[in-house]
Amino acid sequence: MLTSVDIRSSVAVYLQIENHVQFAIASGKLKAGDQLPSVRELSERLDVNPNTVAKSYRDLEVMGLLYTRRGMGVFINKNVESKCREECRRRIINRLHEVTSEAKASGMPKKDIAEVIDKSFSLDSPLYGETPPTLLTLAKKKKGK
Amino acid sequence: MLTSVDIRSSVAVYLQIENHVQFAIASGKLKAGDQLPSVRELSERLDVNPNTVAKSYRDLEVMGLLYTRRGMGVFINKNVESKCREECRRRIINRLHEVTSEAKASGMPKKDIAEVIDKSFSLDSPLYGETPPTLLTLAKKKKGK
DNA sequence: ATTACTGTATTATTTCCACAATACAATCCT
DNA sequence: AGGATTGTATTGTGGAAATAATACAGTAAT
Repeated sequence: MLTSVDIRSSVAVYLQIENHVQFAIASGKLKAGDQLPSVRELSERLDVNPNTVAKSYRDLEVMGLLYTRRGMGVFINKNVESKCREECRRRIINRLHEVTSEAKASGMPKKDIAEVIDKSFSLDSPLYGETPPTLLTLAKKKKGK
Repeated sequence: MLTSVDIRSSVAVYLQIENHVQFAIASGKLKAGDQLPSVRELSERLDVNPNTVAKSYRDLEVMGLLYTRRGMGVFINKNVESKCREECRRRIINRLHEVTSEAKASGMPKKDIAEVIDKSFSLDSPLYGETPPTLLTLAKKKKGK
């Protein structure tokens, strides 16, 4: 449910929010019709300016991932899950490739890389805390559920 | 030898330069006593402002990786190779861990990750071009060599 | 109608990064 | 001494991101 944002990160806050929503859709934690937290609510929760959240929502709407209704809120669009999944997968593969190339260039043996992957993959907690898993407790499931 | 810098990258130019130098030291391409390109020369080569290069050099000096002599240039310090190696390794492992956690959270099977690693590791070119391998043709080896 | 929520828009300010143009200081070479 | 190179310092400009404060505009519940 996106309870925090990394101010010190080099990636802009509004982008962190956008990525987070895309990821939540891709992993099925946000589904068509679900309502996102309001601009004001999320901005308070993240201790971030409302304008910043608004910008993220506006961008995501332009991408076609959600729609907004004045006075009502913002909601996830239909048929965007597979699109987000592909996008997320593409980005992850790119980053994996990037890091691996660097690791290789720095002389790190493949074995070491595999070792890190193994350990990371078997861990429960993402160590960092909040790259992907958040924003969800604030989102409301569709309908009366 | 750092012939280019990625303007569009989200990481600041001065940080790209710093990382580049650290990496070059870590991988043994820059050794104690080697002279780095002058502020002006590198700034021209990268088509970047001299102040930007100066900032990088100043930061690296604060880190203890190099020393500067007015009128002479900037030079790599002694006994910094292992320090840079550890630092680079630590950063790479962090990023590997981060990406792997995300991949896992997004439902990507470990097998797919291993596949990407395999492919990336066997490739010759880093695809991206210039994260690590540069800055070196401009650096002068110590002494008369 | 009123109230309380929604998103939207505007303007001003701040911070960081980078650029630009100089000037200054130390060193080396001849 | 003079010239060319080095790094250093200063001041101003500009853009991007985020803040802050405020106002406006729909929707829903009462």
